[in-house]
Amino acid sequence: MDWPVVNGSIPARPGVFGTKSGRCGKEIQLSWDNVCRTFQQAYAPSDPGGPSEGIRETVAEVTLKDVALASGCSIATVSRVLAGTRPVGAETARTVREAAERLGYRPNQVARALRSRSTGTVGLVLPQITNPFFPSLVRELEHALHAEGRAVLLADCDDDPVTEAARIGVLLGRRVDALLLIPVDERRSREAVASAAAQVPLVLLDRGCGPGIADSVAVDNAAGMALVLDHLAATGRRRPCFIGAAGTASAAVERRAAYEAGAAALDPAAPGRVELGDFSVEWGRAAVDRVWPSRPDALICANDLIAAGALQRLRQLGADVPGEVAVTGFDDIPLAGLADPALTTVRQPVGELAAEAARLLSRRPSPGEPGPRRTVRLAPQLVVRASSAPAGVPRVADCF
Amino acid sequence: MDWPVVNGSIPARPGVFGTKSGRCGKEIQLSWDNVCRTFQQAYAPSDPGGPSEGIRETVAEVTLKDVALASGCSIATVSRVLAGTRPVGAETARTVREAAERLGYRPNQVARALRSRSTGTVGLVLPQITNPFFPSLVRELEHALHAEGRAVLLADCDDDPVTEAARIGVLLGRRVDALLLIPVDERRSREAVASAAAQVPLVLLDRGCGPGIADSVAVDNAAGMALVLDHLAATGRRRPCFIGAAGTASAAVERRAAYEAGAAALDPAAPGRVELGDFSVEWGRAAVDRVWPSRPDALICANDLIAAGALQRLRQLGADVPGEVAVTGFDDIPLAGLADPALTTVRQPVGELAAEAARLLSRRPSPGEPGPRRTVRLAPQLVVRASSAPAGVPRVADCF
DNA sequence: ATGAAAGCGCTAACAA
DNA sequence: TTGTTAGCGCTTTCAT
Repeated sequence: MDWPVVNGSIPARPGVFGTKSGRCGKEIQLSWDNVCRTFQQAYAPSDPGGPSEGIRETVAEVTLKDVALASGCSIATVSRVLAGTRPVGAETARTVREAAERLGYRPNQVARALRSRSTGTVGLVLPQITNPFFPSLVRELEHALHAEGRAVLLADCDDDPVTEAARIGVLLGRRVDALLLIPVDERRSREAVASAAAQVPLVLLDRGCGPGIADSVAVDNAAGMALVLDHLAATGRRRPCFIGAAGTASAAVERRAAYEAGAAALDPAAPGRVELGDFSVEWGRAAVDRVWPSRPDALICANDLIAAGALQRLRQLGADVPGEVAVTGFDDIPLAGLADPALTTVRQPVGELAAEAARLLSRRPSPGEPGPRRTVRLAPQLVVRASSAPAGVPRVADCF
Repeated sequence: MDWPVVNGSIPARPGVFGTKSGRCGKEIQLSWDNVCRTFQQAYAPSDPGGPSEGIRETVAEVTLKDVALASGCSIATVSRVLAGTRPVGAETARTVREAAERLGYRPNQVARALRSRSTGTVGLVLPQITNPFFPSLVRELEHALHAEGRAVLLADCDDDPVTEAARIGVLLGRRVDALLLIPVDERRSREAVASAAAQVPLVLLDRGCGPGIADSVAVDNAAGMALVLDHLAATGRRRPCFIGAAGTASAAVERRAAYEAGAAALDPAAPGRVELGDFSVEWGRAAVDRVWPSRPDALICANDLIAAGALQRLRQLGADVPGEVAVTGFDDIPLAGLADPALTTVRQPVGELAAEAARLLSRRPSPGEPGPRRTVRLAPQLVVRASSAPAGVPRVADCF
């Protein structure tokens, strides 16, 4: 028998099976139940003329019921075998798995989510994926989460707190199990973040959002700055200047504070030499115009973009980097290794940040009883490249 | 009345309402039904001692049923009002919307998806988010899709076809309505892509994957190359050399073919001057070592990364760009504007690519009857920067 | 225009 | 260990 003959009405012959080549091209056994569903779906909703050719190409989704029918046991048992939730007889398990394999069964995660009240989905909300620091972080997060069977719903906020709040709402409506969030703004994100944190486990990444709002994972900015200062001191720099970012963002505040705290070791006047703008290449260029006349021997930039701008402008001004002045960045974005001279910078432990964030998510099962907020700070690493080589040492081409 | 007194058993008093301040801090009316669910959830599953303090902080999810109870009409009516699927009395509609608002109702997208067989979710599968061309594309896609109420499930394949196939499987299990896919490899991705395309609408982006597999959207590589060649010809370059990528990827093949077809206009021998490696900075550096001895006056690189490497090596060799030799890229990644000299390149119409991809997705409702595959090619734009300025013209600093 | 009722595919009580 | 029975929250016939 090849295919049951049906003419406009759905036959009811339980137990009878049709044979058909499925989507993988291999012959599979269909439960009569599935045959009927295929039939119905081929009709619905706008196909009044009877089953189209399509019916012969399409098989209705294979469900637990099909597997149960095919393996001769109950739906519940099949569920238990496939979801591995409860002990099941070895023989039964084998039969079930075999049937599932043969039919090409794929659990419907939507149904599973509805019933179990867990989507296995994490929302990832970030200010702007085009910020060059984020892609590597996103990559690590994606891998960490997929490794534990969770999928990632991505939301890009366009650097706008209003959009951010809206995206958070959308993700909550889709019932993400948890949120991973890089807040757009220390203050203006707070309300939406706090409200979300009350509903699902939420971990703040990279940037803070006020105290006590949610768990957070970030690099130890102070330690990073200390690495830079130590390095510059060791290579004989004595007139450093900090080019940072204004505002309340944690990276901006902490890096500046660490500079001010540590720079006195190089020069008593150093902590006062601070210029604040934003985290952009343009600001890096502009800042050089402001500080270069006073001939600092090191420009400590709050991130790599600022440093890239600074390098660019210094070259235009004919300054010798690192001969006359060293330049350092923060983050170690891909651009850093490509700049000329290659940029000395502080590498964020992106993989560990992601792993730690994933770990925090799993360990916060009860939103009703939040417990104390946890803050994790991870140690960064100094990457020394040509832009801070001691004066007089020949420059080494750095690899990407 | 403040809160029903309950002592270890669930009371059943339909129609009675509790009052409570919800998660937004505002006072909301709770249906008795919701009160009971809150109670049950506070117990379950591992809370034998009775309702914890948590019960006073948490409100069970507000459902259609609550809204129906509160507005005095049936669940079906509420659904129709809120989903806007069918005409509903103006007065009823108002009452319902008001109740929904008051209770802070948020439709459960999971339940909706299960019932309506549409998750409103699109899978975005890409080779590596860290490839600097992708973030801006991802950004545009995210915005285009969110604008039509769809959410994005992100999958990063680590440039591995096996991972790619696995990710596609995961997304299909999560019942994405459609897939947006940048294939890892022209050939090795084909099987998984074809199989996926048979199950859901699928649009290939940026790269092809063999003919007839799926709809696709990409930049017109030939047109882009033509723009470059015209520009170089117009600025007097006569000894161009192409630095491209080997392999079957569409970008590699098409850009090279376009060069070979168009370069003869500059120099009859030009089409033969082709070096092939991969799309990396390292290859750009290496390629310069191979071609520089023959003193070309233009290096036409197949993408910006190659061009960045070429610029770097040329500077190390002391070559004058653009005086002695012009360098061009392709894609216009952020790095291009930051290179020194800033890189002349071909900008991909990222926003339009995203819009077009989203459009194709919506217009493919029946996977049963695929119809002919559609291929969309979008026109790129030449961005002239310092790296190809005519020899002798003073260099202009380019902004980021 | 509205309501009652039947599921979507699955998991989780509760029995047996 | 296994089966039976209820739903998860929603949309969608089918009546009214």
